Amino acid sequence: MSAKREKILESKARKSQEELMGAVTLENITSDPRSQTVPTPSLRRLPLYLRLLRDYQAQGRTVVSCTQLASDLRFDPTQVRKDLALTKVGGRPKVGYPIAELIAAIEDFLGWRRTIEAVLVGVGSLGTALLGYNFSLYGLSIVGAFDSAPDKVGQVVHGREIMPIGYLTNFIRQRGIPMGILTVPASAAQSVAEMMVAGGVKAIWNFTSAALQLPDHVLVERADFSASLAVLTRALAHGARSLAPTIPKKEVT
Amino acid sequence: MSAKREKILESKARKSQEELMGAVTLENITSDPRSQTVPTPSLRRLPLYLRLLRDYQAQGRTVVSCTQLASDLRFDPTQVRKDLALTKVGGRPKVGYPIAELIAAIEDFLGWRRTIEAVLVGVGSLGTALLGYNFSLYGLSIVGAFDSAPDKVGQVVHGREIMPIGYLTNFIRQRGIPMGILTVPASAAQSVAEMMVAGGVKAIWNFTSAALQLPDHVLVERADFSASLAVLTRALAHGARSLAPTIPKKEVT
DNA sequence: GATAAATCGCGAATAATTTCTCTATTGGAG
DNA sequence: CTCCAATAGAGAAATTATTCGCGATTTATC
Ligand SMILES: NC(=O)c1ccc[n+]([C@@H]2O[C@H](COP(=O)([O-])OP(=O)(O)OC[C@H]3O[C@@H](n4cnc5c(N)ncnc54)[C@H](O)[C@@H]3O)[C@@H](O)[C@H]2O)c1
Ligand SMILES: NC(=O)c1ccc[n+]([C@@H]2O[C@H](COP(=O)([O-])OP(=O)(O)OC[C@H]3O[C@@H](n4cnc5c(N)ncnc54)[C@H](O)[C@@H]3O)[C@@H](O)[C@H]2O)c1
Repeated sequence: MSAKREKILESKARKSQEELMGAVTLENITSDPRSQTVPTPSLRRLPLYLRLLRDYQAQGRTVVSCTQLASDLRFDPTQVRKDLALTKVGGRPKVGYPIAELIAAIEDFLGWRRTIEAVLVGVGSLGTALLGYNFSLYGLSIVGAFDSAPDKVGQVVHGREIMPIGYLTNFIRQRGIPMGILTVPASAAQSVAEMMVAGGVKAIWNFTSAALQLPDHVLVERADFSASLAVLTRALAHGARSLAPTIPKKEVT
Repeated sequence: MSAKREKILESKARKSQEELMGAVTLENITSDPRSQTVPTPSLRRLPLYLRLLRDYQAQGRTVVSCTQLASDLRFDPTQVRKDLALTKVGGRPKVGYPIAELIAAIEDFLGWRRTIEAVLVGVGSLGTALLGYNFSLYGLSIVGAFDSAPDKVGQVVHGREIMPIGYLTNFIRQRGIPMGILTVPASAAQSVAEMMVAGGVKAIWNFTSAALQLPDHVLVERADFSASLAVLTRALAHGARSLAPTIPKKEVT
């Protein structure tokens, strides 16, 4: 049976990857006993709740039920309850959850109370947009911007002077920056990512379509436009026939 | 037992939402017999394979194995095989899959062979970046840009003249545009989305953080920065202690 | 041609996630 | 004070997604 060895081979390949995969992106980095394996889908939904909760709070409300949140997000109420349970904030029957507490708990859970510093590399269209965006509500602060184009270096974009790419690694190292944001062309992504890693970043937020090859201890998160686009286009192209008529039927609002 | 009625209530809430949820975003729109319920995670991974396949092709290769793809993406080889099976393109043992065929099949599967027209509303930082991006490889073409700011209207951005928001609904209706891209401030998102729906779009690509309330027949897909950020920040904030040292240990490359 | 190595493909097993069911609280109305 | 409706919470069940195990196929090599 030559099949025996084959299994071993593919299995080995799987094993070595295991530490980076799926929900695991989080778990293997997590040794903090508080953080039980958090379901990644739940983790990704938490910012949505947070956003809504802030709205409610701005409207002067102090409590909110799962039912309300679920209805606004078109989620299942039970799912909302499960997700919120992660924060350990308890709700009261017939009333709901205390909004202020929940906001604080979610922010804490996500690490958005304490600001994380990041550098951004590639001040093109997208990089410029991100530089202009205020991430303070998301616990993020972009403290340095880098580019390789000579005409960009020295320019001030949204209050930050663009530095030459050659300074990147040292800047990260000296300041102990934990995160790099990648908005260079895909072709430059790997080499820039390696510079970031050389400087010591622990995580990379990758807006390019490149599949980065980096050491396992670096967490790479794709901010992938194409994934969500795929869901849309697939539905439009293959399901359009059954979509509702152009003039929408009246719905409950 | 008053509980009885309660169950009925929450169940009803769930039922009415069922048609919009999770993987279902796709399925309930899909009546095409070809398209069996496609696992959403797989669907979202397909663009990644496509991207790599195009690279391989540019390098002159004609076939590629799951093992190779899996290794480049740090996925499980079996998962890659399952995902590619969606395309019905068969691979040959010991050789792999024909790259050209696979590319065509994935493009077709995603609906990226035939261009879908879209309008973009909100030509700010992000909107401008998107307008400048070439989505032709993604089967998308932004054919109109709108904004409400008087000083923006009439400007030409990336070859497109910005139109006043008042023209939006008619533009969509007259041209039969199926998709709207939302890059306005969150506070304006709901009202702009309603204009899009009034014009007859079938899908909305929502870059804002707003939770849109729209009729069920409109497919809304979030292009959510905060979700992926949540994964990163949570890991950095709560798992940093166990992350590798600043100076990365040597790894296989 | 026989043999070995790589890989596909399929069905089974496992794991993760979502949804359901039931019970217990809570606040308000009569 | 009692009843009712709304809701949280916890565990079970169902669903969905991933991973495994195995046999079959193909190519290269001896
Ligand atoms: N613009 C969008 O809307 C959009 C959408 C989806 C994905 N993306 C992705 O984001 C990335 C950036 O897109 P963009 O439209 O901003 O591109 P861009 O060309 O406008 O900007 C790229 C920037 O990176 C700089 N750069 C190039 N090589 C570099 C290097 N080696 N080191 C440092 N800087 C370097 C360039 O000088 C330029 O300023 C791309 O990978 C793109 O695929 C962009
Ligand atoms: N800039 C980013 O990097 C970034 C990142 C994540 C999310 N977003 C989201 O994308 C959206 C846009 O962000 P931005 O940074 O481009 O904002 P922006 O303020 O730069 O642009 C918003 C644009 O929308 C226009 N607008 C406002 N109200 C409008 C209306 N009713 N009708 C038509 N146009 C209207 C404004 O005139 C402006 O041009 C926001 O919801 C933001 O949360 C942006």
